[in-house]
Amino acid sequence: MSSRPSDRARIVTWNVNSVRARLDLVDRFLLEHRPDVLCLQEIKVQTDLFPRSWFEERGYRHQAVHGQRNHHGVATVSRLPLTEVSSRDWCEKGDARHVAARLPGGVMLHNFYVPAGGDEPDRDSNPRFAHKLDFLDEMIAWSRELSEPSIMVGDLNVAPLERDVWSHRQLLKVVSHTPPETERMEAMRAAHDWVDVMRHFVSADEPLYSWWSYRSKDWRKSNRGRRLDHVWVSPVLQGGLKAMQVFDDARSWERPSDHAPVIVDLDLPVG
DNA sequence: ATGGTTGGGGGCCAA
Repeated sequence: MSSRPSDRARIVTWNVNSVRARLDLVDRFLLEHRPDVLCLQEIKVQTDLFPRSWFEERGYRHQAVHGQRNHHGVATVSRLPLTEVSSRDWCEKGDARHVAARLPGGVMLHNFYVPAGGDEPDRDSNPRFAHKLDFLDEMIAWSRELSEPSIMVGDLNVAPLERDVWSHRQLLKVVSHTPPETERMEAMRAAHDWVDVMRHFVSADEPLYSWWSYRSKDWRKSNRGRRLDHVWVSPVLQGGLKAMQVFDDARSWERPSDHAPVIVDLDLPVG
């Protein structure tokens, strides 16, 4: 473990698929990688049952939690101060799918969990898919209005590029890689000129995944992955990007999440 | 074409 300058931050996004079921894995991850900020999705716990003191004991005493019973839920826990914590009700569904907080230096950090969209990629017959497309449309409009330096992370449940899935052709009609979804991702990216941080470090020619289904016997051998998790930054932050890693070892830990943590090191503006 | 697995919450649904 090496020390980093004070303006260098390590930010991680990880869909943990239930934070309470995954505390041992989170513990191991925090010890091995020492993120400054950990953005979790699918915490699957209501806000007042989030394990706040557990994270405080490990140094993550700044917390922005937006949870609900059963499903969804996001939480950002940090060793750096978080101010102006807020969340927005996307699509007026009352779902806990977003939480925002301001980092030292003034950058806003947005943590998202976009609807998965169900199985059938048809908005007329599948209300879950319609909800997903509407949610992405709201994010496009939001990105267009965004003026301040921002970091957006989370499980966006879309693999936008051809090499973000194990087979572009075979997944064109599979929810997460259909044209209505991937076109919206590109429209969203263009609306703020977002920098796709993972692809800043790994060429679009190279396969790059962050999720592997539970339903494959040997996920690493078959490697039928998808890049559903993302880190995007405002153009002004691009020069500060230092490193990125999909920590897929965590996918092989005991009782894993089906998503791997995405680790990004970057220099934040000095406040 | 199908089934494969997981977590939450209570006896299936969402992913």
